[in-house]
Amino acid sequence: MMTLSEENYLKAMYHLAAVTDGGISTNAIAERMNTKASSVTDMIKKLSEKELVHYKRYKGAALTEKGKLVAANIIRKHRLWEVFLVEKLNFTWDEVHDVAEQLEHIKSEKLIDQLDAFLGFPKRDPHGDPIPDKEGNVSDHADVLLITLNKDEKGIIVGVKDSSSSFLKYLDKQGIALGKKIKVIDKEPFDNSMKIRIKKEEFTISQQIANNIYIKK
Amino acid sequence: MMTLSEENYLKAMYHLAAVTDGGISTNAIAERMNTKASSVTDMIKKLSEKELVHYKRYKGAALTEKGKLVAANIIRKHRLWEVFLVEKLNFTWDEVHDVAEQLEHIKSEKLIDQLDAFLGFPKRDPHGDPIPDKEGNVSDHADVLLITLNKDEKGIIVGVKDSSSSFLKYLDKQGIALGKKIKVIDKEPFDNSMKIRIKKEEFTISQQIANNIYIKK
DNA sequence: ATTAATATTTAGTCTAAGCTAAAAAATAAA
DNA sequence: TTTATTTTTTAGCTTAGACTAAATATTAAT
Repeated sequence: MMTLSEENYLKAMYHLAAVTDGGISTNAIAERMNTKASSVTDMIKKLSEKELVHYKRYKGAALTEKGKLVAANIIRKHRLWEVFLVEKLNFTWDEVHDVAEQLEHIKSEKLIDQLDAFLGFPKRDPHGDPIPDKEGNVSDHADVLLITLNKDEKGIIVGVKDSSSSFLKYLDKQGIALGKKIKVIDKEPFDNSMKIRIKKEEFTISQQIANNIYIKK
Repeated sequence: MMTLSEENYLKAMYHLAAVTDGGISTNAIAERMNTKASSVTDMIKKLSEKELVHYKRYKGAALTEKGKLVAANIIRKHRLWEVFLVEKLNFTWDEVHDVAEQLEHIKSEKLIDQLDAFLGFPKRDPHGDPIPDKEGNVSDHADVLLITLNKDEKGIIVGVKDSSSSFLKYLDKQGIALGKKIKVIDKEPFDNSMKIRIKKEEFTISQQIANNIYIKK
């Protein structure tokens, strides 16, 4: 059986692996988890014993297939719970993270299977992130960041990259939500800001914003 | 903030207090929690520091008002989750305990408020146990055990005292469920078994069984 | 009222998971 | 290719929570 802490390390490594090539550095993990490199080394050794990560000292770590599967399942649970919180318990998309962070560690196969069914086998969480299946397969974003669209291109908002509370609240305020149609009216090369249209309303967003919104063309 | 272990001790003490007069003994807690008396002593000291229990060495422990409130809220969460599992996720009443045991420790006021509302503010869990309100008030069983009914008396099944999986499965098999009308056809003084009728069907149950079913007359 | 039995507490270990500070390896700079 | 810098690891401490064995209270029995 897996401890809370072990699960959190696996999850962190899974996320880091997606944006890293080669081994995942001790420091990167430490930073993501707000812990110290020495603690990371300890844990990685432990996970390595359990064959959840590959590890050679000084060479960084990588998840084994087994480790990936475990991590994907934690993320699966996290995202299913997020859907539950938003769809059934009236949470807003900026409120769900902390609670899901706790719920993801509940151990019960039946629970998660039934939850999945109860929610109608959702494919994405409230931020547009794909929900892995039980085997750990993820139908990942073939989507594109808003910032990459050119003048006059159109698309549908399908996800966010940053899901911090402040960013999500900003989006709510602007009426930017998943599923909405969006059109790029103009791009400003100087600061990479762009003027967009959603539902007849036009307004300008900064590069920061456009860089954190996924679009399906 | 309360640790997992602290919460479990408070809960155990709350349940023990209900069936004990005077202080709760170290041994009783140890037995209920499958731990050792020495560990209990340690924890009680810690809880005493936090003013969650009253404690004088060698004299047993008792929950403070604050302690009772915390414990009742954990039980509240446990029972609400049980309702959720049975009503929404198709768990049977003998399957819910272990999962609820985990879910009861999730920390989010909003979560539990919304869950309560989502379930329609249930008053009892699937075993007929009352769900405490947020202030820790419990509308406890003014109900009576089946064993106390006399020949020809009637009532409605409203709860179970033992909620072990094996007992619940037995009840399912016999068609004994909450809400059913029951009539005592006969009592055998020799072994305290009784013949009962539920929905036109008559059968005999042992003292053991009759002693673990709550009836509203 | 002693003694015997039982319950409780203390003292000292153990493990998981964190930390700091120092040592060692890898990488970058001169 | 040395030297300097950065990263990683090791060694040793800390805390929570559990344990065992020994010591001390309390309760029961004679």
